[in-house]
Amino acid sequence: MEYLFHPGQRGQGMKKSARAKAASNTAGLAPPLDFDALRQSIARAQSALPRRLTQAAEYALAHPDEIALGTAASIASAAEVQPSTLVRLAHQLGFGGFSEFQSVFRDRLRLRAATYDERLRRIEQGTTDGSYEDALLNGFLTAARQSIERLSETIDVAAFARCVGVLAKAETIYLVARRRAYPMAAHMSYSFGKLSIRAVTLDSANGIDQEIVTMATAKDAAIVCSFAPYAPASLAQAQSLSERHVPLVVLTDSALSPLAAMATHWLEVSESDFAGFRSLSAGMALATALPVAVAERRRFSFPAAGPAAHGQKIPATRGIA
Amino acid sequence: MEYLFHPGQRGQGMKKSARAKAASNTAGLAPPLDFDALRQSIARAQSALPRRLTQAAEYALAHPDEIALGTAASIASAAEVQPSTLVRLAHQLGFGGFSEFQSVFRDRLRLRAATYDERLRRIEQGTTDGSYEDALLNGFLTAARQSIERLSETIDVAAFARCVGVLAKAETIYLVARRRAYPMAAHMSYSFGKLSIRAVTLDSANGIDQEIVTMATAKDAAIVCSFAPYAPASLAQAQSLSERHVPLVVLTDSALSPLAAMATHWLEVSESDFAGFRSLSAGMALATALPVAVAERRRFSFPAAGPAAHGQKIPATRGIA
DNA sequence: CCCGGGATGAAACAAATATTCCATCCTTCC
DNA sequence: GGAAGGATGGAATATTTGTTTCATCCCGGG
Repeated sequence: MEYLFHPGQRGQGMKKSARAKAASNTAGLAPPLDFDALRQSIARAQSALPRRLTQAAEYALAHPDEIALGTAASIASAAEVQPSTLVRLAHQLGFGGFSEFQSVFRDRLRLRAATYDERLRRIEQGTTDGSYEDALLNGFLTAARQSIERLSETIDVAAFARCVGVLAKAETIYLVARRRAYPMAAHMSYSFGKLSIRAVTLDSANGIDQEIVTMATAKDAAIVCSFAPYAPASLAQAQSLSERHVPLVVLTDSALSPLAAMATHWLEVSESDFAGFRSLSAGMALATALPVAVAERRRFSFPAAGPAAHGQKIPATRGIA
Repeated sequence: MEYLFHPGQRGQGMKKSARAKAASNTAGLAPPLDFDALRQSIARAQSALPRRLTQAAEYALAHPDEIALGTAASIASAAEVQPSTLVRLAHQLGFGGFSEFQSVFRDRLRLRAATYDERLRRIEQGTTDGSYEDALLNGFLTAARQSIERLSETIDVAAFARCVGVLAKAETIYLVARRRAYPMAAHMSYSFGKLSIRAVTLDSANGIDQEIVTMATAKDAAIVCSFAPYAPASLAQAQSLSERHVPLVVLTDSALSPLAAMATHWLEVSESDFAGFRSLSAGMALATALPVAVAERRRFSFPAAGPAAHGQKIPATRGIA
């Protein structure tokens, strides 16, 4: 799980000086918990606020990212006030100090970078006061959501298109995946079959995989799925295929993967985890898209001329299963 | 003008200590200027990097937001390394210190937050003005998102808990799934194995499945995953198991499923589709959660008394793979 | 088996940063 | 117009945070 540790966060034991001051704020009330509450709080206090405090508050609302990432000194300079003014503003709004005030802006940045309905979810999620199973389920669903979200933000469409191009030209597609990644290969194998695309999964229990590998040529291609800790068997087969000049399309979890180095093209799929168990949802989404994309590419661009610009948005390849 | 002052930024006069160290990095080269360059830089250095440095680098690529917003100490703690290791990593990559390294992540966060609204709009509209592959990818990612969303809205936590209860009591868990649902069984099989829970997948190619079914008793349990059009083999096996009074936990797509009728307990997983191809992301999320939940239930509630309310939110069962 | 040499962890140290204090300035009410 | 109260700026101080140092550990070569 992530976001466990928020430095400068409210809720950690207040330091003595902060505690002393917290009681002395004008409102004498609890500080706003999120950005929206803070905005309202400022609007309400607005009229009763001294000149410089108003100036600082206006700057804060106008440049929230600066507050989140800057230091008291840098912000003060940009807002043309003194650092002490920022501290006073924080106290005035009910915070124990500037750092607490700042953490609201940092949380906001975090949540913005994440997504939207995820934010709602995360806020709601703090209140899964129900059963143990409830917490587990929510944890894994959140991990799945985050994974999908991250994939759609980080996926390099051009790289995906290149992978599709490589696979569309292949005579036979070899599928390599073990252990945790295996379901991805299983699903692609099924989809390729449905789409009448020749694909072979290297998962035989009879140890003949190595012999099958030696039948692959540069005219074929392979899809290798592997995540840390990378299954030795997958690495070895990828190595063999690479040495035989078989184009390699790799789906792996980071640029640090040993597979990224030997790949012709590779895609990053980094899954979130809950309680140490990683999601597979993003990988499965990719494993669903890839075969369809290959089938479409073959329909339109192969064996005819290059990457013709065809207007359709919906694949003609129609539903299976 | 804004963003004039970036604390800890490169480009401001280097402090003496930083200058001294900057020359001593292994590469002796200029530090990466943006996140992508940094990622590549890490990938390149990867093989020559010591163990802890690799560990820190992996954490950095996996949790970029944490690096941006955290402190050296908080990050070190989360990545399970020493703060000094982070400084060493920064030096190794050509930065003058941790702060310079961190500023790359902060800049990235700034940019991300800036373009966030635009991207979100694009995703929601589905107006991917780019290539055909872009449209496909977005379609499948949207389908995955919707599936997860729907599952988290409609899932009946009590029913899930009952399923977990049934499976926790089973001596052996039989896994039944074919075709499109097969990856779910494959994944659960893997997880159960990792968790030392006895599970048997009925997917043998040698036609002995039926004989295995006859070995199941009422003390065991089965998980059947099947979606329309329901694979005949799965239906038949579910029927056999049901007749032998083996408790049946069914994961299927609607109340109309023939499997819902014969199930002891069943869960609804209805996936969205794109271009007729249904997602599997929600099902995989459920398939990830189920084995962990069973393992946890066994740890706490079994063979002791019933569904005791235990307070823990985080499973003691720790990460696999 | 012993001996370097690099890697690692822990803690001391240095720099940066937030916070507080106080003298001064403005404002406003008598 | 003068005094009192709060607001302000600037500098001193306290705290946090990043960095360096050094003793120890681990691994590979002789």
